[in-house]
Amino acid sequence: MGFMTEPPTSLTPAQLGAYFAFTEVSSLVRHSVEKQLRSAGDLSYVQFQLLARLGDAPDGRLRMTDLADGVVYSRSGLTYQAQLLEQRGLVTRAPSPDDERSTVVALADAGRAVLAAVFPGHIEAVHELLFAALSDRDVGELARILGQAADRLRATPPRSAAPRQRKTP
Amino acid sequence: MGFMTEPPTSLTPAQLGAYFAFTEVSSLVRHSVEKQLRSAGDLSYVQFQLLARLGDAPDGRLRMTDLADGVVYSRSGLTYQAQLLEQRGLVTRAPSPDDERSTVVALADAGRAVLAAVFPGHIEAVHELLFAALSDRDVGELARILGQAADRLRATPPRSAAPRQRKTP
DNA sequence: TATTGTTATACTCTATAACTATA
DNA sequence: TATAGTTATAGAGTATAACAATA
Repeated sequence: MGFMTEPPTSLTPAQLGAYFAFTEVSSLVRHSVEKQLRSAGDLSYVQFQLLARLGDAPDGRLRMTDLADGVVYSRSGLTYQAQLLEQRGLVTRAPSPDDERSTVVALADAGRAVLAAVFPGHIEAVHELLFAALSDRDVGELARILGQAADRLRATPPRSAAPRQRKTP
Repeated sequence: MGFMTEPPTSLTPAQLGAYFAFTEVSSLVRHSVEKQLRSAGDLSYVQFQLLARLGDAPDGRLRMTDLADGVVYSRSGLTYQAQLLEQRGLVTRAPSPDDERSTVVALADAGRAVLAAVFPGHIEAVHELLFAALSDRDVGELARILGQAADRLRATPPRSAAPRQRKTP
């Protein structure tokens, strides 16, 4: 171990093991969850995340930019997904009264219904794929450890939402 | 906690916390690593995984089917990626002497070179995104816990490589 | 001038099904 | 007949850049 924070040129065996297990689990969880969401509610994973985020928000409403955070990495990508969700009647979009530049996305009743239809299977899949093999104590440890990593990622923006490019005249 | 393995209808708070942290970290790590691989070696994440898998294999050779495992979820997807890698000269493909139906993919020197070019930045990114916030002890715990989950996923195939469909005449 | 969001466009990737060839 | 891989094709998703409108 170095004693400061110079970029390391290799990973320790434990780090390698953790990284491999992490990628293996996350890729399988992601793939299985995507299939479940598609079959239970005809949702892509991104669409599910957007709906879930709205479901957590007060009044089920968020500005486009706030909705995007951490889910989608380009503005046009969000517009695209929001259009799909709106066409299906799962969300509504309306200009914000506060700031006329903003669009406020609101979870519609049909959107809540789809979330409700999809949740049980989602939870079951996550339990089966991630938690079935873990003791309660290990789940707590996992939450604590990954929480630390997540906190740091949030504090040290590796730029989730890429800032707008300057013109290249 | 139920005392058997009936499918649960909800997650405990600790499980929810672990799941959210897990998805948050894995999505950010994935996105950042993809950008790094693209800029350092013009590789997609899937292509990197395929090359890395070949790099780990004895003689740097694998049958298509073995190469696919856990990385790609359709045969045609693997053929597509293998073609791209072959066009760039990073791998070679040849029919297997043992079984003439099989194609053996071999890592070419150029492929090893790209892996070498990409590794340092990859390791640095993983360190920065995942391990910088964790103590050595926590890294060990993470490896142990996720290793358990991975073992179970391997033992309980949620069908990574979907079996071939029957004809619908 | 900076910010919010949309549009146009091109591209990458994936999946399904049909097909070939070998076991 | 079953398995290994390829091909054809179609669709979903993403990113870049140009654009309009508001702050």
